[in-house]
Amino acid sequence: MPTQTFFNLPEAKRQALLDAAIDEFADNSYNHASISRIVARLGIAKGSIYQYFQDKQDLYLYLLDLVIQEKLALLHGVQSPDPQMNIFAFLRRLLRSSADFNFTRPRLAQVAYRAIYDDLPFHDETIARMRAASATYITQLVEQGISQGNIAPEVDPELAVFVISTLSADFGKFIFARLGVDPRTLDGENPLRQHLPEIEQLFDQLVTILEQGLGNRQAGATPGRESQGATDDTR
Amino acid sequence: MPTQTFFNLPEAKRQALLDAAIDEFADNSYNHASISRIVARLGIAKGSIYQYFQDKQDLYLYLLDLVIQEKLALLHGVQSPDPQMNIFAFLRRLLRSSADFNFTRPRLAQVAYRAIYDDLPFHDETIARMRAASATYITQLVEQGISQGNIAPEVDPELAVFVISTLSADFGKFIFARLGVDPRTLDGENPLRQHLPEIEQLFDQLVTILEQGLGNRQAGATPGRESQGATDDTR
DNA sequence: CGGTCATATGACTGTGCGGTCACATGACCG
DNA sequence: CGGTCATGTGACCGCACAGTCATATGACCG
Repeated sequence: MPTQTFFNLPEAKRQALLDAAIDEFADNSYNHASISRIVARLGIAKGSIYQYFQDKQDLYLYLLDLVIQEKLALLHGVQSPDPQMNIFAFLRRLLRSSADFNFTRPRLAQVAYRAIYDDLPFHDETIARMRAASATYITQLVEQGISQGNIAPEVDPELAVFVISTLSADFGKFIFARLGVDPRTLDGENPLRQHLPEIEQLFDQLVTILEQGLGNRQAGATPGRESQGATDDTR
Repeated sequence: MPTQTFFNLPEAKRQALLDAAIDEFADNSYNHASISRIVARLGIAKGSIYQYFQDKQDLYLYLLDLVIQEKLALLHGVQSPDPQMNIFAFLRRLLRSSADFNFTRPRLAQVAYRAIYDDLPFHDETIARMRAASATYITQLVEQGISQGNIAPEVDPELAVFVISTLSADFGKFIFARLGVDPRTLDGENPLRQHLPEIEQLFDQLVTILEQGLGNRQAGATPGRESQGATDDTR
């Protein structure tokens, strides 16, 4: 937990510190990220950081909390208007929101990405929770999909969760690579609004692939490819 | 490149050194892996390592070459008996071989895994090649699948490559997690032969999902789920 | 003004690292 | 034997790091 001193800081300075820290932890693994560099970039004394945070881990975990809070707020904003809605349509919305996060907060998203794949000296402490949170979220979705008949009953549920979460997690990276955009270039305002149609199309295709691959063909609840991209009322 | 001295070493010592190095680079990221620890574990002097390798990077890249060679040898061993074979049947064989590598050489596989996801100080030098090699391999497969009509023509080829390679790359991890096995526990002989039937079944399911998701339904070249797992003559 | 107190400072400590090098060892040879 | 040469050694160097602490600052107050 940050100290009271940190919260007493003038807004601008506190934000500058967070931005610098996010940049550092986005560009470097936890072990390689350097407090010395952060304070050098900010032009403040090393000791100051230790007025605000107990240690490096304290600072890092605070940043990670920011990420989790922002992401959860985002996901909870994606409400299914109809609880009976085909889960693939719902998934399409989730993926779109998730990708929005990558576009609007690419540096924060990078910190989150590292949190999952870096080997932190305290990996089990909070990180596993991130994966778990995301996994349970999708697990619920899959269970709902099975009980509603959207997902083929012969598909192993854990395998379905694996397929969906793995593809969801890496899809953002794929989009960046596909568009030839470097995530470290853009922050906030970005030049990829022009690509939105292409991105939308890729989204629809991915969800269609998932729907085809995992969906229940017998139930008739899952339209085939012939209605591709036209099943989501948000279009 | 290792020095001549390294190759002059007695077989046992050379292998012990490689094993220790593989363990170190499997357990730690490149930056965190420590030459000092390697020599301590081996009970040799630090200077000795520098008789064999120019520096840490030289040692690491040599290990990586070992991984790539072993993996490529493995993949080239998977020959399609029939070049017209449904690419999903072929893919099933590739995945199975790939997973075998994870089981028989888990430490080496872990080094390879880290090579892809770690942020190395020389990331572009050789690492991108690993991804690229794997990607072009799958790209060829996808192109073949499209031209043979196994893959639906309306699917974006790059997206298909993304889906296949992402799932392939992480499937090994999923298997370990699913079975509750810690990759760092086993080496060589392992206690998961007993799970082989379950693993086989998951393989078949994954390939079926891919086939359903990406396959061409019009051409009739891609049997549906009703023939699940029975299309591969290796069964 | 002097006094106080939250805040800021940066020289300093201890630690571990990659890499070096002057020297030791010992197998082999004439 | 002495000499040679490939190989082995570990104290040592420079460096970067996280974290400490005695000291400095300056806003505010009576």
